[in-house]
Amino acid sequence: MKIATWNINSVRLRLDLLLGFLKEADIDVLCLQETKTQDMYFPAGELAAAGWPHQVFRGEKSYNGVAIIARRPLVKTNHMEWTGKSDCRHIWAMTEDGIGVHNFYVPAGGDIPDVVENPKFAHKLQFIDEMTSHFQAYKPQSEILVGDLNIAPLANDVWSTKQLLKIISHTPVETDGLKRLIADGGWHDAVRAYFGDGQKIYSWWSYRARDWAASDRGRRLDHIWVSHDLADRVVQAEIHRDLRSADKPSDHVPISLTL
DNA sequence: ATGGTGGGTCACCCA
Repeated sequence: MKIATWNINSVRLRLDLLLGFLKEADIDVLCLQETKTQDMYFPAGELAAAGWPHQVFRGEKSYNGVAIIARRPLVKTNHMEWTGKSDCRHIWAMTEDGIGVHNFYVPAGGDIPDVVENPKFAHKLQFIDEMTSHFQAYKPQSEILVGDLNIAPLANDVWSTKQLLKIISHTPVETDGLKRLIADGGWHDAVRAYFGDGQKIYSWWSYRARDWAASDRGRRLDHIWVSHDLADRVVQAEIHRDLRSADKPSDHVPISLTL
């Protein structure tokens, strides 16, 4: 099974890019974030016609939105509400092989890394805390967790640890929180483990760079984790960096894991 | 220290 995650930043605007990626990368299960559309406008028919007829999605107008699309049946589905909000930041489905897939879109957290001054940052930290409590209580087995977690936890997940220490996505309270979620939540950071600790890995480059590829000031905000029982089934991981060079790209690229 | 770009919807929100 090849599973991928991608913050697509509008599924309707980038439908052709999405279809091209699914075929080119030969994806079985794709998790999307920031679909930015209500369910009635989700391009279900086009994706089904292309070969991915099994779909679950939760969208809202303008913001957020998550989806799981698959070649093979999704036999169960569910979602949870986090931090008391009904925004569309989580969806879960089980494949016919009995593998559960959690797809998360963690709040970005705004610009000021202070929970008093910035309620968006407080929301983000609370979201991570709730995820940690949840997975501590329900130790994952035969589960995969993917998504745009909006945190780059390790030094080699950012272009400069020093210059990003006070930048939301790489502040110590966030990176400590995400590491704790991995360790205490029962997860294995499969993509980082595949590439090893020594090399930079990014999945996001800002739209605001003059030349994103030349400056290469990226961050690894998107993640694929597996429960420990699946760790030794990992065959390959890929960062689909070429998608950042597409016409009208998302600022995130897909990452994928083959089990 | 600042402002830089992009998406959605319709004057701003969000990333």
